[in-house]
Amino acid sequence: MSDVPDQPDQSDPSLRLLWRHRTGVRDEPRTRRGPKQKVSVDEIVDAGIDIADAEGLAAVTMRAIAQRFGLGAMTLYSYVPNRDALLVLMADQVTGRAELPELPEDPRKRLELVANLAHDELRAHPWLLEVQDVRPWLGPNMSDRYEWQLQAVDGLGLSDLEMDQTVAVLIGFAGNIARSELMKRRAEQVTGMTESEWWEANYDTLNEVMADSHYPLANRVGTAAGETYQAATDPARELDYGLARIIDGVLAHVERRSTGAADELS
Amino acid sequence: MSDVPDQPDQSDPSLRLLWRHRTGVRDEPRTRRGPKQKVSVDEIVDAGIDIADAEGLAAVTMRAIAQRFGLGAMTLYSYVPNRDALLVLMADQVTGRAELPELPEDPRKRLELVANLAHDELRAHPWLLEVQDVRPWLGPNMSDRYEWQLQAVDGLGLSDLEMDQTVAVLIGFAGNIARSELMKRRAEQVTGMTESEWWEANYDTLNEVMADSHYPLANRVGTAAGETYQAATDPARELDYGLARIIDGVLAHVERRSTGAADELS
DNA sequence: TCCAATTTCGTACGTCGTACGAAGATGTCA
DNA sequence: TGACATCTTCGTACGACGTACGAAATTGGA
Repeated sequence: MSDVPDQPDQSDPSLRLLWRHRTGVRDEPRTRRGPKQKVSVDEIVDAGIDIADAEGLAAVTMRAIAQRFGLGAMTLYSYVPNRDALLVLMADQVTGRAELPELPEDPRKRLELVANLAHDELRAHPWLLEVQDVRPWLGPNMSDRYEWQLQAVDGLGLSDLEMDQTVAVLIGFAGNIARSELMKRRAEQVTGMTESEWWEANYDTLNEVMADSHYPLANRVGTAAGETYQAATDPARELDYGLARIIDGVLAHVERRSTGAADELS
Repeated sequence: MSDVPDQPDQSDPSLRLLWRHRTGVRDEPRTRRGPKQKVSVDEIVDAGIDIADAEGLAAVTMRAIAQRFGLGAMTLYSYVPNRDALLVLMADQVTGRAELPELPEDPRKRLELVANLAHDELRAHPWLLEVQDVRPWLGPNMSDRYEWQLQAVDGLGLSDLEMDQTVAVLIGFAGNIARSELMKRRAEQVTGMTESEWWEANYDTLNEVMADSHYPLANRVGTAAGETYQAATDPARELDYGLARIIDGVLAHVERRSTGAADELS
C-alpha cells in the first residue's frame, strides 16, 4: 500500500464541535441532504447541563437527554460522537455562562477573584469536578477563561511558567474546596443524616473500635472543629484560610525577587 | 435480642469492617457455623488493589475479583457489603502500606514531607483519587496518617483549626498534581500519542478554529512551556513551585503572628 | 442425629453506552 | 419529474455492570 499518501487526519474531531460557534470554523457545505435535524447541539448540551445540575452527572444518560426531546436515544449520536464528547461540550458551554468581571488593581484581590469565581462556579455545577477530560482547556469558553486567569497574574513579576502554575494552584485549590463541599452534601444525602448526627450515631462504635489507638492531635483538632462550627469541617473557612496562605506565598515570592538582588530563577 | 431495644442501630456497619484488625474490636463469637470461608477479607481487598493498580479503578469489578479466587461473583457479598465499601477498604489498606517516616526538625521540610508522601502515594495508586468517599478519614490507617500529618504541623504556632486546614491544603495540592499527571497519562493512552504529538497533529485545526479568537497571554505562556519542557505542562515542576509558595505562605503567617504584636485571629 | 446458621453461587433484573442496520426524509442532478 | 445519494431517526440487541433472590451445600452445637 501507500506509506503516507496524505495524513489520515489524526486531528481530534470534537475540536470542531467545541468551536462550532466561533466564526473561523469553515462553514461546512450547506448541502445537508437528509431530514432536517429536530433539535440543535446546543439544546442537547443545555439539556445535559440541566440534568447534571439537578440530578448529578450520573443522571446524564443518553436516554434521559433524548427523552427530553421525545427522541430515541440513538438519535443523539447524529449530533455528538459519544457521551464523553458531550460532557466536554457541557463543560465548555457552562463555562461560557459566567461573565468574566473586570480585574481589580490590587494584586491580592485579583487572585482572590480568580479563585472565588472558580469556586462559585464549581459550587453551582459540581459535576464539573467529575468531568475528567483529555485536554480540558481547549474549548472556546475555557480558552477565554484561561486567558482571563492569566491576565489576573500578569504583571506581578512572575515568569511565564510561573503564571501558569500560579493559576493552576489557585484553581486547583478552589476545586478542592468545592469537592469537599460536594462530598459533604452527598454524605448527608446518602446517610440521611447531617454530619453531626452521623457523629452522634457512631460515637459509641467509634470509641469501641478505636479503643487502643491513640490520636491525641486528631482528637484535639476534631474537638476544636466541632466546637467552632457544628461539623468536622467548614469549607467556607477553609477557602478563606487556604486562599490567604497561597496568595501570601505568591506575593512574597514576587516581592522577594524584586527587592532581592540576583535571585536564581526557578 | 439486643441490649438496647430502642435504637435500630444507625451506626455505619462498615466501620467495624474497617477496624477489623485493631484489637479493641470485640471478637465476635467464634461460632461460625456454615462452611469455612475460602479466602479472607484482606485477600479480597488486596486483589482489588492489585487490579486497580494495574488496570484502573473501573476494572475493579466484583466479577473480576471473584474470578481471581475461582469464586462466584456473589460470594464476595459474604465478605463485604457492597462495592463501595470494598473501595473504602482498599483505600485504607493501601494507606497502611506506606510507612510514616520520622518528621524532620525543619518546619519547611516537615511540610514538604507531608505533601511529597501524599504525592508519591497517589502516583503509585492513582485510583485513590477516584475513590470518593463518605467519611474518608475514618479507617485505622487513614487515622494514623492524619495524626502523623497533624504532628507535622504541630508546634508551628498554628491554631487547632489552622492545623487541620493547612494539612488539607497540602494534601489537596499534592492530589491536584497527581491528578494532572494521571490525566496526562490517560490522554496519551486514549489518543495513542504523546502530548507533543497531539499538538502537532492538531496544530492546523487549532489554528483554523481559533482564527478570530486572540489569546496573547495563553500563547506566550504556552510557547514558554513548550520550549522549557516538551509539553504543555510538567507536573513535577508544578509540584515544586506550588508547594514552595504554599509553604512560604503558611510560614509567613505563623511568623507574622509571632513577631507582630496583636494581630487579629482568623 | 438433626437443626440452625453460614457460605457459596446460578439466575435474573434493570441499568448503561453504543453498534448495527432498516426505514424514512430530503436535496441534487439527469 | 424521476432516480439516487445522503442524511436523520430509531428499534433492537449486545455485553458490561452491581446486586436481589433463593436454592444448595456445608458446618458446628444441642
